[in-house]
Amino acid sequence: MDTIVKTIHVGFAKPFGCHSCRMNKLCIPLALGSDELDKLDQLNALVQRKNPLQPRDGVFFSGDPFTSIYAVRSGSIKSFCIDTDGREQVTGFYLPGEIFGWDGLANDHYQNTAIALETTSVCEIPYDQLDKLGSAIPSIKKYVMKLISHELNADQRLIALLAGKSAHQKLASLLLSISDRLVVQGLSPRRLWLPMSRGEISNYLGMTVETVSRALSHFQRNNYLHVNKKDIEILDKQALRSLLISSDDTE
Amino acid sequence: MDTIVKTIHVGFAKPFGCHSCRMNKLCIPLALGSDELDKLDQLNALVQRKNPLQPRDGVFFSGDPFTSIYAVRSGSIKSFCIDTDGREQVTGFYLPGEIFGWDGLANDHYQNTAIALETTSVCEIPYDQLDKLGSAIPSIKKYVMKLISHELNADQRLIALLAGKSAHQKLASLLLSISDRLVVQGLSPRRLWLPMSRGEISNYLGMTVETVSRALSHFQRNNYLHVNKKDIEILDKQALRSLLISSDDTE
DNA sequence: CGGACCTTTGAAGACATTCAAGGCCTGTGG
DNA sequence: CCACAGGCCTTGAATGTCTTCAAAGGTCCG
Repeated sequence: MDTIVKTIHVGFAKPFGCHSCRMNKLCIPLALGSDELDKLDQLNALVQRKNPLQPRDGVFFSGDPFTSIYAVRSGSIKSFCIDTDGREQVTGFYLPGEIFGWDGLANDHYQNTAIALETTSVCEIPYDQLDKLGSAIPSIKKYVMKLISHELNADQRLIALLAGKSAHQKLASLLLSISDRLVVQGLSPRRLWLPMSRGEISNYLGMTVETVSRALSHFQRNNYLHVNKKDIEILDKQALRSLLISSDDTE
Repeated sequence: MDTIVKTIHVGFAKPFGCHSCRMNKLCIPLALGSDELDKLDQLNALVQRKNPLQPRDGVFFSGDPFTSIYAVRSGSIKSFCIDTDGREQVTGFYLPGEIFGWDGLANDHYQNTAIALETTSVCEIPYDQLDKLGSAIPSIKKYVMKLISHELNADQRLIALLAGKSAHQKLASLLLSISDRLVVQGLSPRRLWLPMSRGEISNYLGMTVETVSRALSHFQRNNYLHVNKKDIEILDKQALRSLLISSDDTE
């Protein structure tokens, strides 16, 4: 049987620094037999484009029944949960092509809340239908498993970052991660626009707003970056990278 | 069709403080039609008991091809990965009844290394067979998805802990988590024996050995705990809990 | 223009780390 | 059996990083 490679436009990439775990295509690559191609069209039919979201609009809220996963088409999403003590904890930023919403699978209710950081459009992919389709098409099933598992790996990378790295290292890691993810979108890895506030960055990285601000200033003084509010230009990517591989944090 | 609830002895619980996400049974509960019961026997047949592991023995190593997930029968397992800078990062501790090894799913290779902390026996569950069985029995498939998703939620709880909590809070959280997980095993929630070293605890929680030691001493001085090396007795669980819900960290 | 919010910067302070030393336990070899 | 070496754990003191507190500048939007 001859196989045909077809792609559909549900993007995919990983939140946070997933050099090893991210698939390097924006679309879902599937090797399908001809008998499966019609099934694939069903998958395309699954994907529901939603109305554009305004900044601070929610996609789903903590406690909502789990129905779907979502893919960012344009804009950006942040997901966060409320801690035992009522504190908000940002758990992820999602850029175009990335998928979020898996956290609801465990309890049939979303644990996180997902909101738009800017004007954003997302695709909704109803999980029960995706699941059904996965049963019919093994390659889709396998792909879904990989998507979840990638999220797992991304979380573990974040854990390693939070547990073992300094403020400078954390911030450098986030910037490099975003840079890499822009490349996946076909954009420049040097110029980036941060859709999230300093406060959201600091929360995500387990530090304070002031420390984030100071770290950015520090990087700018050392000509690692050019910072203009949310516009960042990476001037010396190698310097940022070297922060991560050694504990050498010298000026 | 009448359904029969049957359980098999692959334990299950969550690493780390999963009050909300952990199923409160040690076994896999499945509601099955009579036609599915024979399939269930196949699942039982899947589970391969392995020879006991000695302390420091590995179950799998980072880079090994992903073949199976594992359940702890007795003893305990730690999993860790090597960071970009060569630093070891502990990503989880697994007690009897808990399942580990999902991280290999994404890349068909394990990202973490899993080793025994003490004399330990584990069950091996070949993933391809589990997957096949999941295709035949929807309830098993659903359960597998939930297992992975639970791991995801557990990681996110750890992220919140690492990002937002003080040393005392982190340690209290770990102790309470272990206590809760002992209850699942039918053991006392007050007396616990830590299978891991202070160094492994500190690495997991993103702090230094000295800080862990000082925090334990502090808890003992305040009669929250009685500490005797790896033997811990929880004297005032409420005090530990209250550390987590407020930032009140007073003597 | 005014106000709210976000960001930056400074200075003081706190918490955790680092450096250092000693104690305890275990296993090994004399 | 005792001595000794090597881990692991604890404790103290000094240092440092990050936080907290405080204030001012900037931007956006009514």
